[in-house]
Amino acid sequence: MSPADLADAIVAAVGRAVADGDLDVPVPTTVTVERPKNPEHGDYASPVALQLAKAARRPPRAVAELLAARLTAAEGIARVDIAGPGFLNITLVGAALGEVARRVVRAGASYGHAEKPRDVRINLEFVSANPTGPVTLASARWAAVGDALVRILTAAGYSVGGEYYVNDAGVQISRFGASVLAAAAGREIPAEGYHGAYVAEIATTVLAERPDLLELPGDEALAVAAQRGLTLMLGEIRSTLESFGVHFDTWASEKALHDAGGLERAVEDLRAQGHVFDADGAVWLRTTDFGDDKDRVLIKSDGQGTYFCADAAYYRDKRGRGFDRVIYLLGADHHGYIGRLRAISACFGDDPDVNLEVIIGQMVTLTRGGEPVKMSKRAGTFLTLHDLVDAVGVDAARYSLVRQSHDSSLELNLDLIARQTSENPVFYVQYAHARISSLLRGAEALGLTLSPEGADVALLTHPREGDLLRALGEFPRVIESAASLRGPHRVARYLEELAGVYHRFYDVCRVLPQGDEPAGPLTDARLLLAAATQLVLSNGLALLGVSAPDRM
RNA sequence: GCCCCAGUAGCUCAGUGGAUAGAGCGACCGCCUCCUAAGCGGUAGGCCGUAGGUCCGAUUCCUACCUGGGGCACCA
Repeated sequence: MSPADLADAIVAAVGRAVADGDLDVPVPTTVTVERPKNPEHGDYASPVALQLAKAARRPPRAVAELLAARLTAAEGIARVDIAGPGFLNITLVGAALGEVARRVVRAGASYGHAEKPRDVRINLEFVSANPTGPVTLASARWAAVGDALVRILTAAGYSVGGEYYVNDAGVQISRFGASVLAAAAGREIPAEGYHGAYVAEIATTVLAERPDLLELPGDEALAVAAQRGLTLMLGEIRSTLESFGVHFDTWASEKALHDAGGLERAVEDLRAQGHVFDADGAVWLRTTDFGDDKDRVLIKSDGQGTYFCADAAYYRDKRGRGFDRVIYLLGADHHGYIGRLRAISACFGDDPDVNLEVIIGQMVTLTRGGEPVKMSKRAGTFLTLHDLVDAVGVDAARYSLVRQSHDSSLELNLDLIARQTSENPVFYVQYAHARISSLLRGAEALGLTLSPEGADVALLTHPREGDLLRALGEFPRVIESAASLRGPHRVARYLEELAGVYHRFYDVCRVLPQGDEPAGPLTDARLLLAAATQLVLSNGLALLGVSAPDRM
């Protein structure tokens, strides 16, 4: 019996109490089922009686009595105690709890995932770093978080498209081109340009491709430097992200949006919606009608579309591709975008609360030797994603970037990262998985085969076995909450807990027979439990894009 | 000035209104003739920033304030 099954049973008990005329409340569609910290509080607990007491105009304990009597009769429930102000403390019959292990193994890689798809198409845009330099550490966080979110939302039943917006038009690209050209010519990089060592490398490659670069007319040389430099840089970004295990379904080009007339069409649409006005020679969008602090310029007085205009066109483009909900994962330095993005959504006639969502993630800071490290892309003083992966590997990098809530700023200690010791919790989780793999190899060597159907799960009565079964039963709810709250770190924290529960089980519950002992029914049951744990660890790590090693 | 995020153990951080607030790391004491000790057990360590409020119940929700970080362009 899973927590969800139990919640259904409680709802049914409320329904019967109401039908019997003992309780006068609206029957809730869902109720809270908790896993108590204190083992004396049963396998599961519910404060439902406390929550219904007010509506029922009865003391909580009286409501609890009514429900307990009906719940006790439900299949799989051994005992229901009323405790404290009116908590229902529920103890399952051993077999009902043990069934979780069988259920996990039967479901395999799909355990924890939503059983039916949801009819919502989500577009999640993340990273979208300017292609004027390598992927920085700040972007690396959004790469890890965004990619995990795509996987988690998908597991939760949504149809999700991950997207990277390439800002390949505009002033920054010109500056980048000028920097590349200057480096190629051996001139000093302009003050407004990009100063990282990578610019020289790009310049060398461009020069090798186009030995005539420096002989070209100024404008043409600049265009070639910008275009080729951008292509090379973007290629590097893509391969870095790819090797980081981060996948994008769509690479959207701002330039392509411009070239296809997307901006003009967006302005037309907005004008048709009645939110566009002309002033001071520029074309404006009246975003203040929808809560923005000030109206925004769409077309500058020089005839150029603004970046804001491109944003509007891009939003329109995403919606036009059939996405119901357009999510932006942005760094805190883009917090000011929320108002204008909501206004854009509203100006197109959408509901910003339904069709749009902006997730703001806090910054990444670095410390080295206890001192904060300043990073600037233009100055070329930053740690890249590539550097980080070189130092600690993909697994540790992804895990450390994703295990913290995006709401709090992330402090990475470079000394610690460089050390690559087991101080990272990812090893703790991976080790539990490897340990189980080893155990299962041992079982195989003894000629034991896993029998999900034959195992007698009622034998799993040890307290540590109960802990493990309840932890396994949580996984679907963890995915659900990680998806709905957009918090991939919840999966990581859960895996750490599950690994801990397994290690404690393993410490006191012998699985394989010792010496000449024969394997018994308990061996089968525990092997099933171990295999179920391995599956959940593996499924969970997969959601984070972290490998589940069979050996360490 | 206005807006957003954070403030919880020595450090880094979990905790979507529930019972005695947790984890990792760090400190100290133990546990491998036995399925992986990258593990386990134990000890120490907390006015959950402050003050009010709502509630049967607040670390969680509301208000004000304090501290730290970020943001408020016809820039990209």
